[in-house]
Amino acid sequence: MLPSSTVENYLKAIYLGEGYLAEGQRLMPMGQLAAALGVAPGTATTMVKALAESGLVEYEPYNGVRLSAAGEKLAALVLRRHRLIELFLVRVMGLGWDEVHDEAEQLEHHVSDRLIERIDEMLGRPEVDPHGDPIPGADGRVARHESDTLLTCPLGERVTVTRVTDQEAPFLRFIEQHHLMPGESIEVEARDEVSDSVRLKGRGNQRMTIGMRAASKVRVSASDASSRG
Amino acid sequence: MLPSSTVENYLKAIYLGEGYLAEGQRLMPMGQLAAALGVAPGTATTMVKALAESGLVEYEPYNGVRLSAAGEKLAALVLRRHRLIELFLVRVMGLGWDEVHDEAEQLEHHVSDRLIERIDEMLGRPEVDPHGDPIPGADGRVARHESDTLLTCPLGERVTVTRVTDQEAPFLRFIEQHHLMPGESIEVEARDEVSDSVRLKGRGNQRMTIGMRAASKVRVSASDASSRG
DNA sequence: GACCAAATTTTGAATGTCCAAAATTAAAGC
DNA sequence: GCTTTAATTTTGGACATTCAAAATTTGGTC
Ligand SMILES: [Mn+2]
Ligand SMILES: [Mn+2]
Ligand SMILES: [Mn+2]
Ligand SMILES: [Mn+2]
Repeated sequence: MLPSSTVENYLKAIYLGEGYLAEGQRLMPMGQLAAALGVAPGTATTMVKALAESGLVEYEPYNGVRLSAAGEKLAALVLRRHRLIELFLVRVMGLGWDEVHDEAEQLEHHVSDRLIERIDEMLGRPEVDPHGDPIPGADGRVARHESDTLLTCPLGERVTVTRVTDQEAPFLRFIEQHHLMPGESIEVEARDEVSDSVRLKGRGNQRMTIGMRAASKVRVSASDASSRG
Repeated sequence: MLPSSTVENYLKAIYLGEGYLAEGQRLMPMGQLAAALGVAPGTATTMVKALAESGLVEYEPYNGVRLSAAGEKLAALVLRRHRLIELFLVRVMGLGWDEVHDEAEQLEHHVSDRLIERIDEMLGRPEVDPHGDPIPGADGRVARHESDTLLTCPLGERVTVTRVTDQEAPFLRFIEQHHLMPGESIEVEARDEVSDSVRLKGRGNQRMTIGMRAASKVRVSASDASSRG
């Protein structure tokens, strides 16, 4: 029995449920899962019990849910399809990076392995999608490397945007318009808790100030002198 | 309520149910519909009653089913997506014409209008798919022109293959290997009822003999002297 | 230790899709 | 006109997914 779209969406939501890093101890609360999927809490409970039956998750009543090894692999493969499709839509089909997420959300469940392999090949085995999110390999493995956000990176140093962790179209358009897309080199000049804002020096030393909530969604890494001029 | 994949498949099956040409009188028998969709007869009956409820088909118990105007338009749009996707997979993704049907069978239900428009544009508003099947317009209209098959075309005259009306991969591979794909110029030398076979002169005047059943699946039109050298 | 609020689970029910097997109808032959 | 047969519909039930509302559990708070 191959998994339905619904099952794939549940697994993906659990996989993406916050950090979920190293230690396999963290449980995703049912309420958070239900919210992520836009279903009633009771629906999530019923579904998760079924997923536990089929060995895709471990479920601790009143506590939360966690992916099993099998579930994690499946989730990673769905994510792989999602991100390859996004990149394909941007690079080959010429769609905007702000309009590919919804399309990929559907297609991720319906493209064959054959076609995904072809897409992967055509794109040159890419490692990240248009938003900088890493693309899991065909084996389900992901290269997770730590990175700062605009809230945590050092002040006064050039950094390179690596990832934008919010798929909302208006936010993505904002990022694009202000030249904060992955690959751009920028610098955090100052942060101010009181005004809840971060001041940036962007492309062409253009100054801009954004809120901390927005700043937390832009990930960066130290601008290695060797990369870019 | 946008139609489910199931509904779209039912409408498409009825649309494709044999000739279905001009006069809107023909009804598709329920048994044939059930067989086309691979479901039990009772399932088709139940479903068709629901489709009649929503005004997509007209249903005459014990007699059969026919598309309403609304149903026909919807079916044509599904077919449009199907055929554009097939052509896209062949031309852009480099898949074989024998392996795109199944993929399109899924994707036809899940690509957005936006993406289909982009595909149509990228392909230069094509009129036929890789098998020579006409692609309905965005308004649902199809250019239906009459054509012969290898069983009905004149003997001893050059004709051009326009269409292959069987999606089975082995058959398509046979056609490809024998250079009988759409665009090829060939000639029917003889037909023999007793041996149930048709003798052809193909590319490079290569002779071959195929069965009448197979011959009926290859459509041709008179080789206009102006087309091809 | 009783009590409250929030999170979670349970219950009862709906929808869409499907099947197998029984019942019915239509068509054809005699 | 009856009978046989093939096609079709009905019946009863399954499964996946969903919801709203009621019941329960949990983690604090006094
Ligand atoms: Mn999805
Ligand atoms: Mn992405
Ligand atoms: Mn289909
Ligand atoms: Mn085709």
